[in-house]
Amino acid sequence: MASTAPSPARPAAKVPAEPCPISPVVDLVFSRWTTPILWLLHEHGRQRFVELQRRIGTITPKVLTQRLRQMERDGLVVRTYHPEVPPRVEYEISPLGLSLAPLFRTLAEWSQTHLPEVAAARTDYDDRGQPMP
Amino acid sequence: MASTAPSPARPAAKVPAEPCPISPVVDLVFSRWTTPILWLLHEHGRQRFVELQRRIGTITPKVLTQRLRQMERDGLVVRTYHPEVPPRVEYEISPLGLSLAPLFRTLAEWSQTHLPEVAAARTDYDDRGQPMP
DNA sequence: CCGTATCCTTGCTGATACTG
DNA sequence: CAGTATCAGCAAGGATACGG
Repeated sequence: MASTAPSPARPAAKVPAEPCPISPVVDLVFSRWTTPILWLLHEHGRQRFVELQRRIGTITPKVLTQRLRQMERDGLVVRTYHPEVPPRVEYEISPLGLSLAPLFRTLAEWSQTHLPEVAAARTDYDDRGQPMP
Repeated sequence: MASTAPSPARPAAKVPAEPCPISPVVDLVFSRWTTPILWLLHEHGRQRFVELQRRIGTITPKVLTQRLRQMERDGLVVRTYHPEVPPRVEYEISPLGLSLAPLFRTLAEWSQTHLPEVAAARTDYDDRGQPMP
């Protein structure tokens, strides 16, 4: 990885060999804002830049552009430019992006099943005080 | 999330409602260093602080401590302190952390299947030049 | 409407040193 | 050994403002 092209995904912090075989996918799919964007595109279908911005609610146009560009380059979304006045640009999920659906479903299922355990573990940990010197 | 306790996982950037139902899990499982740590604990079993540090290779003790503390609080790993001289501390995956295994497997499968498409999409995008004004 | 340009702040990182 | 403390450096993210 880290070819000659402008690939600002994340420098991976120069991991030596491959301590974790899923790191590439994690950087690809779970970078900041990618899951909300993919989710919204999946829920509401093809939509415009401002719709995405408004639905996410807390993202700035700069960052949204960055993320969408990267996701377009990675083949997860498709950008369509309509040369009109005013200009119109629409984004939609690509087939490749759609292939992540089962993964997201697994994630949602785990969430449903085990997130309460996480909450319990947290209160448990907090009640127990310092973890030992 | 973001309760009263010291849980600086990520402030989630104050997302309004719930633009993406899997965001909590993403913050939990795919924060920086968590997947390498979980992977190493899964591969090599229970091990000590320095072993983890050496195997990851590029992490400082400070950050490793931060990450391990948070994962312990979230119930993903278990920390065992042996009061000896020299002191010995061992970390291992908890059952909750182990319940992530199928998720990781799904991730690895997707990686195997679709990562080449990502690479292709990237070269394609880079060859095609500017994305249109 | 769809972005880009500019600044600013945050948080990770890195190096070093120091306890128990 | 297993951390904690401190400080400097950098890059990503956020806020604001402006242009095509």
